[in-house]
Amino acid sequence: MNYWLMKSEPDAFSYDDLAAKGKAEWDGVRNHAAQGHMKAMRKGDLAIFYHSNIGVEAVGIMKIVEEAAPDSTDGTGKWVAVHVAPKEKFAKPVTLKTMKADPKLANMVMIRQSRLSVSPLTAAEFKHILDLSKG
DNA sequence: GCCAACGTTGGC
DNA sequence: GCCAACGTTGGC
Repeated sequence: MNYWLMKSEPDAFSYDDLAAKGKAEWDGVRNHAAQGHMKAMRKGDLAIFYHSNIGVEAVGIMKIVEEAAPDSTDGTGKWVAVHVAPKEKFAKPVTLKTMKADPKLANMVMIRQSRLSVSPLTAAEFKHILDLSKG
C-alpha cells in the first residue's frame, strides 16, 4: 500500500465536488514527474486531497479505485489519469502552515517541491497528517 | 546539447 | 498582484 498527496484548486474541483460525484477521473495532470507517480499508483492506495490557492490545506482522504489509464481530456494519448473516490473528510483541515512547521513533515516531497501536483507520502507522513486532522 | 527567454504554478 | 521555482521552447 502506498500513500500520495494530490492537489487541486477547489474552485475548479474540490473535495466536496468529489464527495458529491462519488468517483472521478483525476485528469489534467501535464507534468512528467506527477505522471510518473500516477503510473505507480495501485488500486486501494490512499491519497490526501489538498486544496491549492484557496484554503491551502489538506482536506480529506481519497482512495485510488482505478489505476492509470489514458486521460479522457487528452487528445494526444500521451497522458494518463487515475480514478479516485472519496474516503473521509477531515474534521479539521491541516493547513500548509501547520505542515511546514512540523518537523515530522519537513521532508515531505510536496513541501520541498511545491509545484508538484501529485507527490508521494511515506506511511509515517500520511499517518501524522491524519493525526493532525483530528485536532 | 546548452542555455536564455518565457510561461505557468502556487504561496503569500 | 507579486515573485520564486521550475518546466518548456527555441536559437545557436
